[in-house]
Amino acid sequence: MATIYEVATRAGVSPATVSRVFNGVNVSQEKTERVLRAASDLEFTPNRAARALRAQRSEVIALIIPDIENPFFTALARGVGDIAESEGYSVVLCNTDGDPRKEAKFLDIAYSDNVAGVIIAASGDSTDFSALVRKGRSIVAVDREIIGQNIDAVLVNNRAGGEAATRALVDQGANRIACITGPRHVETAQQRVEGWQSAVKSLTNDFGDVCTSADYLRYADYRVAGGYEAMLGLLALPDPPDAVFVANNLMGVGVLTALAEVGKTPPDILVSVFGDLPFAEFIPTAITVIHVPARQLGSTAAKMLFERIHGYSAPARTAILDHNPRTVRAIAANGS
Amino acid sequence: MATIYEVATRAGVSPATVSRVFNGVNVSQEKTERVLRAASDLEFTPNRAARALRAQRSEVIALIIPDIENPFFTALARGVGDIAESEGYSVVLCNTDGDPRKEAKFLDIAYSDNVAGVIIAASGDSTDFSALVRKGRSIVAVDREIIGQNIDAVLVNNRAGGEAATRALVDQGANRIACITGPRHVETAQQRVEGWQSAVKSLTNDFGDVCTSADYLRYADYRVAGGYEAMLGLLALPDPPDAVFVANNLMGVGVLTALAEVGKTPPDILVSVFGDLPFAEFIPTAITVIHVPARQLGSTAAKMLFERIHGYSAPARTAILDHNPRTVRAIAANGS
DNA sequence: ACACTATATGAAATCGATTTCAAGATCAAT
DNA sequence: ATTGATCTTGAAATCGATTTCATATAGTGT
Repeated sequence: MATIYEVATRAGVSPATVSRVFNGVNVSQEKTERVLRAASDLEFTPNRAARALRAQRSEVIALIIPDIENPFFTALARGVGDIAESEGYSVVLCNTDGDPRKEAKFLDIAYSDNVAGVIIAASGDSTDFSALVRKGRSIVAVDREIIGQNIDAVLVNNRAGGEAATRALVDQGANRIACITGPRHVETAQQRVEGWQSAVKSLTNDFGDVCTSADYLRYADYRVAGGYEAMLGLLALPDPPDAVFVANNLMGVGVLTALAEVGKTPPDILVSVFGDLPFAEFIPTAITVIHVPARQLGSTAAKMLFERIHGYSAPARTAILDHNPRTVRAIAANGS
Repeated sequence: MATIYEVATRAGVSPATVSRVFNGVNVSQEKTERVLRAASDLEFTPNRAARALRAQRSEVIALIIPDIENPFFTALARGVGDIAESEGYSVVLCNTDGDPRKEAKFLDIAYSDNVAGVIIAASGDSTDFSALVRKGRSIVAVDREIIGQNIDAVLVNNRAGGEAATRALVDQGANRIACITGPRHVETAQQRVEGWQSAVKSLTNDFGDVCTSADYLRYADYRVAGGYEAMLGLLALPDPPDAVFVANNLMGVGVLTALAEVGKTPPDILVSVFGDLPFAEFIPTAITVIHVPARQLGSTAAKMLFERIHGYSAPARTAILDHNPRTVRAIAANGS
């Protein structure tokens, strides 16, 4: 309620001096104290709208993600939040549902809201950041790269992860390895497929050719239902696979559900998943999981963003975080 | 980049007229068209900071929750987001970790940021909303009530849900029913306990007395680890329970994990949980789950908030949503 | 003592919208 | 033709901070 003018009057100084006190500029000891007392008496909080307007910058960063219900992105959001908090910034979380229109709308809002920076897991590659860039705003892409716009990125090594996940299946004796990946237009989906392809080609038997048949590669939607449907589709093939590499966590859930329903849980069919399964305590059988450091992805992106906000200027950098394969074993009562 | 002044110049009108066009006030057909063309030529977007400053209100609502990694709250956030989007508002998601200090900080930000309204799942009852209220901001409490401050609330019937969950255990033949609930100072935790107590008292045998012993009621933290520890504690009792009512979803995960580890999964010990288990597809055995309509909780709260924002004024209302008991059965390969 | 720099302060301009106020234009009714 | 009501419009004030600019004061070196 109280404005800087009221504080100034009460402290017997000018508004400019009050502003200086709150922004760490040279003010005499004595007036500083008077201002602080007056401010605390009046419960003064600087109006952020006014500050954002005049300073052309607010202490807010926008985090734009495609799916807030995916634990991967909430973990990422925590990583961002941790760093933002330590910098005294707040985070606006925007959920796009993977819809480029909503994404564009949020970027528009970010622009007209004078946010200090944007961290975005882009849903496509068509998004235009030039307006924000022209305004001098910092942007960091996370999880999904933005090509050709000179934008910092923090990524996981999808290709290597996909290859490691597939190789784990090979090591367990799988011959006919299918792949369920995300939407065609999402680059992470393609990169994980490349990893799978590379591992499959190295199969020493001629099953490698079988795997590369179009039937064995399924594009789905990175969601539970998509993984479920895709798995049922694979099972219905005349020559069903004996293993499947699933390119994200939610589809992993769908796949395991489908397998459980038809009674062909691992190790009847071997499964490896790119990305941590939520609440993996309940996975009834042994599968391979490629651990993705989601929270670290977020904190790294936030750190890079704040470097930019604090003035670091140099051509765009790309940080690639390592995955971390590990096997989840059954702990449930079925004793496997 | 473009301001309202540049648009005005290009269209040959005053800035006031441009503003009127964008706010649906009477402007002649002809000038409206000129303004719209100029605005689109210049890619004009109104500066939200300026608008928030002058109008003392921004098209943003703040959603304050204790744990963004809890699927209950992300579902709730979606519900809020759905409604906000249809109203053309954006949502700032604030994660407090259940820390009242962070909560106060976010409320401060909400205040000084001129947000249109706040939806909050409060972490305690000590929070002070008077400053926001004085400023005429709308507030809706969700999931957790705010007492004595005349604030709208959207709640679930915790007592009835707790009672139904416990009664389900009784119906399955349980005699010695323990309860694991949330933090003492959280009202939902207490209410669910009351439901349990009420159901337990109705036990026709004298085991009812056993249940009400202090040993059988555990206060934990509403998180996975807390449920896990509490369950191990119960199992270590000289007279361990034959059933347990768990007061939230995440602790349900912890409890089932603990049970799986010691090999006493349901129906060795019967379990009922208040709140949907995330990715329940994998729950290896039959348990009772009290379904909580989290998304609907969010959308209802948002609707009530927008009614207030649009001018509805009347004493605070409280909406109580019904739970919905259902049993989750095993679909996993263990064949139970 | 003098010139010169560094520090402290306030008055006023500024950010970009909305909104009040007053005036001009239009139109209907008498 | 006159009055009055309604609709359009622009000039200027306003929201509450930051920032520029000019001035006053203190401090330093010779």
